[in-house]
Amino acid sequence: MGRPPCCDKVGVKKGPWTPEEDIILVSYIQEHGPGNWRSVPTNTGLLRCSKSCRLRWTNYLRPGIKRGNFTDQEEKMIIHLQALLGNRWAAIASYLPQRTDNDIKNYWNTHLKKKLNKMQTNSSDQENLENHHRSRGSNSSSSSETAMSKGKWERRLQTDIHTAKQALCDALSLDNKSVNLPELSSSIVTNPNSQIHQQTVVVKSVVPPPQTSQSMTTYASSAENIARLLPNWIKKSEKSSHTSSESIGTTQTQNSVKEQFPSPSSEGFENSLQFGFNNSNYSNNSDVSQSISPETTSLFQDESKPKAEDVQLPPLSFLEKWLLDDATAQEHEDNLMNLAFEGSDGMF
DNA sequence: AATCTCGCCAACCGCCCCATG
DNA sequence: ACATGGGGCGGTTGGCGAGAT
Repeated sequence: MGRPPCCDKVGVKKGPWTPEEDIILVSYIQEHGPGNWRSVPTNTGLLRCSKSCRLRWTNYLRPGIKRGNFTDQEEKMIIHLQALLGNRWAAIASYLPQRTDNDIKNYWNTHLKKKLNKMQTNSSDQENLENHHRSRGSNSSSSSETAMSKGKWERRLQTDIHTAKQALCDALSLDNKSVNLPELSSSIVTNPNSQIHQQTVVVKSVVPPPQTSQSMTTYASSAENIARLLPNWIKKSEKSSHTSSESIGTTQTQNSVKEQFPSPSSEGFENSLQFGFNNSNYSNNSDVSQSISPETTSLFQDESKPKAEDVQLPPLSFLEKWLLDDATAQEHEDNLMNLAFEGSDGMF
């Protein structure tokens, strides 16, 4: 006997969200905070299932979401973290707090996978070529081929291990520069058995947001998310107030609004909104949230992200031990590592 | 100009985990 | 210990826009 759907299929709206729905949802969450999704449709009158509301919030309306092109560093981090964690997008996303797991997943599927495939094809082509030359030159028997392939397999295995290690190292070092990975590096150094609470506290102390002008321009407050939304909604309404119920593509909505309001601060507009977000509305009674600055709070608290960190803790503590134990040995292997990484470096 | 193809991405689906009674 | 339900996660899909023909 399967589980019943999370909500009645009858009368539940599907498809793209309209700005009106977004506003209803956001203002509800503003008032009550995210969570208890099941009650959202009933309390707001939205004809959406609770899951849909949650997804809409976490993937689009949630404060602090960065949209648009991925930077090289983000790309590298994703590749490395994917090598480490596999397709655990939520875990990967927890190291890129401004990106949603859905975004990362999409980016991986549409861009990075192809990129890596291409890379792999190129390298295997080259390998085949080399093998061809070798076999011609040495009149190779099947046994020698087997021996060679075994050696190659071992090398590859070793390379994979090195790659994973290097990925973690790279991720850590990347983070120190500009990406929000401090919780990992800090916890590794100071807190081998880090718990989520401790990690989050570290986040608080290091993350204080955006270091670069770029990240300043991409930081989005919750109000700004709505600010992005509203102008177009208004514009749209002006254009076709009679067709206000039409479902419009939100991607286009946001893009066009972004062009209209390139500055993240759109403060004038925000101020003119009646959606003045009070971050305290997002506060729950957790210690962590109370100790975090408002900006950080708006970014991390009460949402799914921290839980994702929880998920990845075991592998990280394992990896950290691995790293630390092997730190010295690694030095001697760096040359080998570099060889293994030359291929991937060329990609960037 | 019209049609076709492809890529992107928001959203959905179904499974799983975990909290609660 | 078990059943149930809510929420989270990853895979997949469908619609739309852009570029190619």
